[in-house]
Amino acid sequence: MAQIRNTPSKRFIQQALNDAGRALSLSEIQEATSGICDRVTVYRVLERLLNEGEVHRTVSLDGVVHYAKCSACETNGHTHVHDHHHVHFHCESCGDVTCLESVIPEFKLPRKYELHETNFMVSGLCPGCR
Amino acid sequence: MAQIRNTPSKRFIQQALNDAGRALSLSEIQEATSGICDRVTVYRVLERLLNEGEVHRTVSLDGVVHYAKCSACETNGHTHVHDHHHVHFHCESCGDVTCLESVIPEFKLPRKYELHETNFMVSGLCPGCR
DNA sequence: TGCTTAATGCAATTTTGTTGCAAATGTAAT
DNA sequence: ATTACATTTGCAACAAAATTGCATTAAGCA
Ligand SMILES: [Mn+2]
Ligand SMILES: [Mn+2]
Ligand SMILES: [Zn+2]
Ligand SMILES: [Zn+2]
Repeated sequence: MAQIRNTPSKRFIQQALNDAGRALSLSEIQEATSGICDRVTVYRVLERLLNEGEVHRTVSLDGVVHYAKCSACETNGHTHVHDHHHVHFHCESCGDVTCLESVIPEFKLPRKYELHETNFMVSGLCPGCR
Repeated sequence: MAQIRNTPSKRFIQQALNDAGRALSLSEIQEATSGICDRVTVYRVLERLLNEGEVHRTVSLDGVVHYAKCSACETNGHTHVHDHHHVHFHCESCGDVTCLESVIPEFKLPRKYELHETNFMVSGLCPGCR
């Protein structure tokens, strides 16, 4: 299987996601890395981080893709399957997307549906903007 | 206020969404309408249908935008605010996106978050593909 | 210190979405 | 039926976002 390498671009992006404490939009990441690495590299690094289970992706209703380090990952050393069934909140005012790790919706799929992943995105006003 | 017109393009797209009985991706709609109307018109018609409350939009985790006629709308004559808090199922095998109208997740946001819209997308295997 | 192969940069290309404007057409009034 | 008028459309141009190929670089290991 493919070996995983630790490169400056990867470190930088991971750091940014760590520091942010919220989900960053692709364009935010592009901006943050401008001068650091190429635009294409950002796409590729994020793709890799997804596969490695370091980050997860969530899409807001307006179609903007966000990436976040799932805080639940911090405890374990990874390459395990982890679920991201928590809610993501998209503030319509400030635009911030936050992982609400503790908010796990309850629902029941009809018989014979097999659940793998979820993307729960809710939008409205965050505490700061209300 | 602006008057609403019933045009062939609009009728066609609405019909397609009706007949499908599931959410159609933008590209599916583009294909279906190829020869019928221009690419730009599709964007504009869908935009209008959204505003008129005839359809709703949902985005799958892979970022693909889908449009669906919400079956709950059929009873009423519209221009009411309606919520689409139901779950959408995205089959990883056949790619179909379906509105699960009856599946409304239960969850509780932390204090001071104000909820407006939701986009609940879950993926896995649909009954047909399991 | 080399060797292997993953990762990067860069240019080119493709895909996706937007805008401006003239022409066409749906609808309601005459 | 004809007219009037705002809405809708097509088309071309533009802009933005994402993907691909390939030569070059460099991470990690022996
Ligand atoms: Mn995680
Ligand atoms: Mn509806
Ligand atoms: Zn906010
Ligand atoms: Zn299926």
